Amino acid sequence: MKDFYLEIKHICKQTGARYGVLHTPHGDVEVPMFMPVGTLATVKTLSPEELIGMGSGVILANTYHLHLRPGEDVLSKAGGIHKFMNYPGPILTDSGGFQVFSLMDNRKISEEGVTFKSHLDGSTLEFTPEKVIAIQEKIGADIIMSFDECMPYPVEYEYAKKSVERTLRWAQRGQQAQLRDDQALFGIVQGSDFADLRQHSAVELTKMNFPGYAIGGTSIGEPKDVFIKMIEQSVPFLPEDKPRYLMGVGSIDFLLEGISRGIDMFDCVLPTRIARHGALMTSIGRVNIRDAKYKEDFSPLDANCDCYTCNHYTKAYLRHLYISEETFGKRLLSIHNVRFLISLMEKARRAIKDDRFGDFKKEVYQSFVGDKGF
RNA sequence: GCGAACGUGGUGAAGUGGUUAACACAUCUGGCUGUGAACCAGACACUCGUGGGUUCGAUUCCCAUCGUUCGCC
Repeated sequence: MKDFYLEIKHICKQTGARYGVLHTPHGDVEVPMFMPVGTLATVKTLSPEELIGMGSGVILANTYHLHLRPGEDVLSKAGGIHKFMNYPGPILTDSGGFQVFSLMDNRKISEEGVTFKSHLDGSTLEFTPEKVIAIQEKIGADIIMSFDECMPYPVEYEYAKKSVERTLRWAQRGQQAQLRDDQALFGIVQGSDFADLRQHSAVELTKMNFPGYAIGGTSIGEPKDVFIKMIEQSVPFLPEDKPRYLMGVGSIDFLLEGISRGIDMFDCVLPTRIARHGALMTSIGRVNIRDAKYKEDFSPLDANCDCYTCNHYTKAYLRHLYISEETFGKRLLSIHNVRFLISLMEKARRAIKDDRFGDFKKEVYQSFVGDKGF
């Protein structure tokens, strides 16, 4: 599809980090980029205006959850997800592959697809690669994802091998089922932490010539060295000129490690979820706003942050709102965390352009106080 | 003044003649990674109003005392 392509503008001379512009039907966005997650067509507590104001590019929504409610026909009748939720920028829908992992107790996998038992009413839902594409075409995002199996970690080699092969067949089936030509369908590399499987997965997907590639099956509880291994086992076998999307990554260290290894896109619920639970990402590391030590701390959350929350409110006030379970507190904390990661990406892009991403990464780590990093 | 009931952690409260005194809330502390998550986990009463007695052993039984509440003059 002609409206969708990655323009790589610079590759950092210190690392493999890439700076570029991703062209989409809903505008151009710079990479590396962090994509906030709005599973049910809303990034929890935040308005589209706020997101755009924070510099957000792509946001995510979820096929499985939107299929359950309100149903893709509603999205279709609304004129697509952009109109439905009033988000003017690019949107990506995840395929439901992550739910194959997260809803493991309520699903069965076969060659044909996955049978879920709805977590809402217990009804049976058949997800096939073809159906998942059809749903995503009705939802109408700019980027859609192949249906895959996100495997748990660790898994037996034999199982991983079977799963990877099946996910490859699903990718092909999904691609063949695609009718619309204005949505970029991404393939997803799997293979757990097995080098040959990751390579095989990446090589075979590349042969199918997708407009973009994702690396899945990471950040599901594996140790950091395994996480890095999974990236390094995948990236070298993906085409240079296509966007690379590392799924489910949102902690500061994982983001930086991903960028330095040539990843362009990341998504994660982490900033929004932990914000609602009172945890904040700051330039000096993690802050748990509920801690008693902030009761009379009238300084901003992060002196180095330019977000609305840090510009207008104190830790003491934010703590008060959190302890009192006020909705406004969850909004202010979400605003901070999302802006923090978007801002981190802006700084990362600057560093890449200046050929000093390696130094930048070190500086970020060094600014963490104690072991309170992410 | 008389009668009755009750006195258990910050709060509301279970409970038993015998190992670590429920539970909830509050408080404190962690965790959360393609959202089944405004969620989950852990900590928190050297002690059951006070004094004495019975008993091998009392928060639990008895007496006294203080306090609270209710009822009656």
